[in-house]
Amino acid sequence: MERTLTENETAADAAGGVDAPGAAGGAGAAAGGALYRRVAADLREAITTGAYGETGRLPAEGALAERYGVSRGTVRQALAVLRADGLVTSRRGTRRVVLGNARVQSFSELLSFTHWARSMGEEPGGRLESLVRRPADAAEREHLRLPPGSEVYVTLRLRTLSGTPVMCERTVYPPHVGILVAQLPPDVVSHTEQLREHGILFTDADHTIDVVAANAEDAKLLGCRRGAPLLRERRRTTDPTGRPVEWSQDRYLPGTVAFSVHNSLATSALSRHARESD
Amino acid sequence: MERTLTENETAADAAGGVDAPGAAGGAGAAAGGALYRRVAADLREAITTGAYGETGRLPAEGALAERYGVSRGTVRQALAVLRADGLVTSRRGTRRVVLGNARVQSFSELLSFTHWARSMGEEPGGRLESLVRRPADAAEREHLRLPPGSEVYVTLRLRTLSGTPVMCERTVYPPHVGILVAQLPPDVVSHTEQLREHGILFTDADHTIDVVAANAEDAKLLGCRRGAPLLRERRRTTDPTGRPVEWSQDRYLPGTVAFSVHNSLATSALSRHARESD
DNA sequence: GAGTGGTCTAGACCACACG
DNA sequence: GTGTGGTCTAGACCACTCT
Repeated sequence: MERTLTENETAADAAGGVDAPGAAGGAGAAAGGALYRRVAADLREAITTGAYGETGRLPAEGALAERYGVSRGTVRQALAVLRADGLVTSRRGTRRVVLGNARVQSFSELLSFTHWARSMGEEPGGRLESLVRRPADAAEREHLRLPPGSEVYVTLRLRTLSGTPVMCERTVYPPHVGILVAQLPPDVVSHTEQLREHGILFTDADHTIDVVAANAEDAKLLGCRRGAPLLRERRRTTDPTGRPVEWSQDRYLPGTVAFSVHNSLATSALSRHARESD
Repeated sequence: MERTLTENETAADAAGGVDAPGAAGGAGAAAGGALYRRVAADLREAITTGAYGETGRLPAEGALAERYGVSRGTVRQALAVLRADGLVTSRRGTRRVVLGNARVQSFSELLSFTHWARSMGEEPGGRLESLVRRPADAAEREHLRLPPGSEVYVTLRLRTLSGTPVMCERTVYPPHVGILVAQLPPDVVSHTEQLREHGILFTDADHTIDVVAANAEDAKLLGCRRGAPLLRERRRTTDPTGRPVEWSQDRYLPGTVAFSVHNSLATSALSRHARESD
């Protein structure tokens, strides 16, 4: 039973018509990107739609390979994606089992407050409180891998959802990014989007999550008391080259957000630390 | 230039002598597990030791394949592990680049307070405050995938590091696990370890991290004021079958822990949510 | 013993980065 | 243009689960 992958889709999950792998061997990709991504997208939809039940078993790899008209290796590549997302299990000897309806966010929704807000149907807002250029301190040089004597651009922004303040964001940019940020109009909603259009790409990020007490500035901006608890997310983002492009610290009012992570024996991107490594 | 993988190692990172893939084709594994894991472990050490510099480039896949006497596919499998850990980049057209010294924790260190404490050289402590068996409420049945009318076992434990209280842990177990927990001596340090010896395996986990205010019970146990902020981690863990084995809620005193996550365009296990999904 | 996923090999072509 | 990683194929054997 051959199955044709459906057309269309937003972006990374795109799918293009597939009839046969064409002249074999080749990339096979035509419209929607890699073949395995289209297979993964199709399976993801089938799973979240409940086609295999809440805790059902998937067809065998061989069966899927035949259904989609691809090799077993390609099917495995597709399934690896779903497994990393925590959607299915995988163990030797038995069919894969549906784990849950993991709602995974795209990378850009994670990095961009604006994308995130819009994906929830909320109206994102932002006000630039300050932007300064100054010499980087030791910690900043460390995080951004800058040589001694480097300067950085530092922004402070208040972020709102539908008008309500929820987070304040302090971001340190290396010179080659900061110079672009400094040229943006002060009322730009999404810095991330603008930077992307200027060729600054975000591909990897390290996040650290903990609790801190609001300082005087936080309190003033967010409208809470000094010393009130805030959920803090610190993040270092790098471009495809591995060069740091951002070192940011976000402080959320309690009750406005929660962070979710999935991991498994095979894939563990999460860790727990004792003290502040600042 | 052929390179022999070094012997031994703790467990999952183990390495065994390799001369040639033996009769080819086969699993090739003899002592330390899969071939690609041994290659990954060797490369991991080389990288964290600084053999390629802080931001250096790795040899090409083909070169590594020759060095280790394996196929390119196996090398790629090894590199995929390192990439998921955030240790190296990977983009078409150029060599991989060292990203950072990501200190990744093993899965068990993440799930077990005891393992975690010991890996830091601290002395873990635990006191069982209560253990009750009662009918599961709707939320608990949902998380543990239990049918109506099921019972659950609920534990409350205070956790200490070197004698200092840092966290209180409320765990809900499904019947088949709870019945084992109930039989453990009240002074057992690690429930996780004991359960593993009884054949209960942990392979997948979903974590949600946010901030909550201490209730009366938290305050009494942790020695803080009522309403004081706590870092909360909720976690649903499943076994290889996909069956939930634990639904836990840990509340940490501020300043005692931080959680770190790595993600990338290719691998995103992290997400950010608006409200409590409880 | 049959079925299924895990691992490994060998070869191929393509897309992209960089000189 | 050359080198590099990304994708795909085809075939093989092994380890494990389950009946």
